[in-house]
Amino acid sequence: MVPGRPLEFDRDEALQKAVEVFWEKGFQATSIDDLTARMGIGRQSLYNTFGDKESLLGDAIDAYFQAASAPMLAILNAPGSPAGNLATFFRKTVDRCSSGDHKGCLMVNTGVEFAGMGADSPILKAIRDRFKGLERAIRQTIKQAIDAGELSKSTDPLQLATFLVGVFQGMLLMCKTGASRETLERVAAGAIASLTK
Amino acid sequence: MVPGRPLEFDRDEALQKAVEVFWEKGFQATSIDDLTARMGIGRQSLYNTFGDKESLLGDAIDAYFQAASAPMLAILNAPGSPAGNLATFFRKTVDRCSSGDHKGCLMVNTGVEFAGMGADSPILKAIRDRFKGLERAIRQTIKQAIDAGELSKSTDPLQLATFLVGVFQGMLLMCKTGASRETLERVAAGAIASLTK
DNA sequence: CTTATTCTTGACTGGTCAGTCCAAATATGG
DNA sequence: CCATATTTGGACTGACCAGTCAAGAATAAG
Repeated sequence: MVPGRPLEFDRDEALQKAVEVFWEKGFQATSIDDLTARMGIGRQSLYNTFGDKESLLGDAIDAYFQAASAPMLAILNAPGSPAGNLATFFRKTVDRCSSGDHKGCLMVNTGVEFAGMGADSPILKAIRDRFKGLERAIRQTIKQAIDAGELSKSTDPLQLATFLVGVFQGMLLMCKTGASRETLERVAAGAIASLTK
Repeated sequence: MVPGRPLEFDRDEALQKAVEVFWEKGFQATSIDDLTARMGIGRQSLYNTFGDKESLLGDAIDAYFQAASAPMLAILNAPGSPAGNLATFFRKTVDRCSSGDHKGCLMVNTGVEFAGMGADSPILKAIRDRFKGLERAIRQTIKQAIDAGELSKSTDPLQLATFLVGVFQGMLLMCKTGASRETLERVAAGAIASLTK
């Protein structure tokens, strides 16, 4: 083992706190002091362990995505009715948006913030790639639904998948800006209705 | 007439420039110097005429909304097929998002930015009210479509209107984060498809 | 115990930013 | 031409902020 003083904090725990702060306040509005306060570590420890602010955001998005996407992908790939799984996906989204404090989605929030900055940052690219991945997963589930006879054979999987991702992102946006559960339920109902033909 | 030195610039022209800057860069990322540079006025003139930065943003959102909403509402209220008008609304949204530089929607962008700040700011409330107004207009058009026999009598106008506003906001968000025209067309196609039953 | 390595603490730096102050400039009305 | 009212330009202020530095503390290996 390499000598040297050991870290006095748990890296993953601290990162989780960083996720919360960025998620609530956004990247620009979050200061290093905000972060160190909530993470319970010193300034230099932050820079040693996570690099600069943007690099920490990258790690935070990684951690956020892993935690947030796993259960959603599990829903899509659950046994049983693929179309039913898609409906469950949207009902679960309503639940996630309603419970809690209207933080929306870290990736959506960050995407808006970084889209303004001229160059296409790695952060923005990572966010886009991840929503592309979600689109792929949804498209796969749609194909299964077609094969199972739950959706018309004339359904265009790519078109429908892109549409559903659009509705999904719309819901996350409305959550962030303060939509009520009833509002989100109505949006989800529209998405689910598009799965019944 | 009240004496005193007259303004050396056109208030509305300057405000229009401010709209552009806020729209591209977001509120926090825009400095007063960014604004004065693009507006072509001095610092003190800005504070005299528009108040502080947040007050200027309020005026900018007013101007943006008036300019952006008028043609969209005109589409909804056009003579002819109400359902066709709703479809045109979404096709027009694709056009607006594709042409141009992926600035998204000033109100969506600002909404995300301000949602993070603890207190419900007047800015956020104004944005929500305006999307509520759009929802009302869409609901009205849906009712006309039902009366005209273009939509099933069992259609729930409020549910469908809220859903369509959700898709609309989703499109504006995706525009900001760099979606291609093809992507937006697929999302719009899904919205339009929900109008044919 | 000594040395090498890493972490922690707190002070510091250079820069940026929103908003203010004030003196000079430009208009109107009498 | 004078008094009044408003705008303009530029300097200024106080605060904040991201990132760095250096000195000391904690650990493991030899």
